Amino acid sequence: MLEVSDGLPKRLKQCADYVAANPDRIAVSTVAEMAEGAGVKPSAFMRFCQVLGFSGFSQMQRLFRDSYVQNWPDYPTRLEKLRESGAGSASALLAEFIEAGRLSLESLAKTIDPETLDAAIKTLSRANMVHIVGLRRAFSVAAYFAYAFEKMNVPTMIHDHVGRLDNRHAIRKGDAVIAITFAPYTTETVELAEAARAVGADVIAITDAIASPLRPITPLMLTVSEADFGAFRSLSATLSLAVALVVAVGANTQ
Amino acid sequence: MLEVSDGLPKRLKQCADYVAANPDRIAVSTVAEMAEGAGVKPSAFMRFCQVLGFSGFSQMQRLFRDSYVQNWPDYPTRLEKLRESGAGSASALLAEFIEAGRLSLESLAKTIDPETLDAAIKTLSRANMVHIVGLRRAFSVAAYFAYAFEKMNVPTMIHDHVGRLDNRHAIRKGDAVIAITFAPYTTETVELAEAARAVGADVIAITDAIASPLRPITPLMLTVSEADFGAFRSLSATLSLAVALVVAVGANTQ
DNA sequence: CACATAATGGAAGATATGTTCTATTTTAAT
DNA sequence: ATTAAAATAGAACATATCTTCCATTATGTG
Repeated sequence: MLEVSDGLPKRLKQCADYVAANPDRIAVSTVAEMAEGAGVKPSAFMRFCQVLGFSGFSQMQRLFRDSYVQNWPDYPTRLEKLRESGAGSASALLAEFIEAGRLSLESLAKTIDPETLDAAIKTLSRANMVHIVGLRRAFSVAAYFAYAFEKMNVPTMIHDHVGRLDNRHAIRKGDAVIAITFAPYTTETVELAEAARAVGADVIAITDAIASPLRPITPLMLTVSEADFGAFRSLSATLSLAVALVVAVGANTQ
Repeated sequence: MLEVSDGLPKRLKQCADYVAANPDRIAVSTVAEMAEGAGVKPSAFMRFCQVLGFSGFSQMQRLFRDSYVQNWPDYPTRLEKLRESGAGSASALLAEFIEAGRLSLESLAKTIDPETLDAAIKTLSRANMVHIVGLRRAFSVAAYFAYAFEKMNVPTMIHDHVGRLDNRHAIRKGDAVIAITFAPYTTETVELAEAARAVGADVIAITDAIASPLRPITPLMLTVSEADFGAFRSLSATLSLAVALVVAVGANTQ
């Protein structure tokens, strides 16, 4: 970040401080919002942009937006980039993923909505049966749910599509479905959630806020954003959310 | 890859695909930009937003922007708030598990032995085939390995004992087996590891203690101690170890 | 204290962006 | 092949947002 804050007029310094503290906001905010955040008038923020050498807010914002969009390349490319970056020893790699996990947990703590969480737990607690669906990357999570709910004596059924068997008709009114999917989303998971909704079952979505096709299906959305290292993501935060859900439901139903 | 788009008109499907592939662009782009990216006219993208249940692009974008900047209150503050929100409440519970996850990650960073980790990665990298076995609680981890190795084009077979099928004879000399088990240890996992050893395959153990029954079987022991809260454990650290292993092996073999 | 200079806030104007409407094309069904 | 319905593209319209300008207020200096 630019260190020009010294010797700046008061209002401009406020802008500089706010920007330094919330760099990620520039990309998604208007001047008015940024100005309010910094506690100054929009015109002051405007001058700030110009002092920094931009023609205006828009130009500055463009810069931040460009650097923000991350595209997820395919796996060979990800590996290629990782090696180029001189990823070094295995221990260093592990350290990065541990750090990513830590960040994910922090983010989970920050973003989870307690009311939605409570509502999800209530819904699961009064369900006749809990169905779990999560495929591909989300299958680990689904498997954990299935294991843990069973241990808690909560009636549970996992829809794992083994043998391409589709057991969607096992979902009845009065049941609850936990649907887990992350981008790029899995069709089968979304379809099952839709089918569940159609028969009057409740759906709890565990997904990554962004662009989730589960959004139209249910208001009970628990969003988890896993941090990544070199375009690879773990499931640390998601698993923590899962265990919390299971234990809360288990405690309610015993 | 995703097709939420089944049954959508062609242009709208293009929008859906583009959004799924570049979810983070929505927050920082205009309709015109999104439309161009998807290869459609702005008005088509507009209709896409409305089909999704939004009043228009602006409303949809607001959702994405919000979910992106929700990160402001800092982690300790939020965690504290979660805890305060009432002992026994779901949020408080989640806070405890997040904390447990964080502790587990720290512990993993401290206790993992770099040499063993390196050796494990070397072994896996030169294996003809990687077999994964992990049942009950460890099954989530096994499932994650199976998914991630496949993505890395590493030949992988998961021994999930579906239908009580035992495929231990698929394990040959020159293969490597990742055996995952935690107390109380699963007999089948240990047996499979022994059988693998007997035919001359290498075994990598992911387990929770020096006293694990996998110890006599292999020198390649990666021990992870997950912190617990009220006798409930998550798998945050184990999953981070898993992703690190997979990525390291993937980088070695391509 | 008076003056010059710089900084500020508010409002007006310009521009970019979102949204809606309709004629035209495409698709599907009979 | 004909018709009706749906989907699409382009243009017109509405709105949000950025930007500039200028009167007012604050600051520093002789």
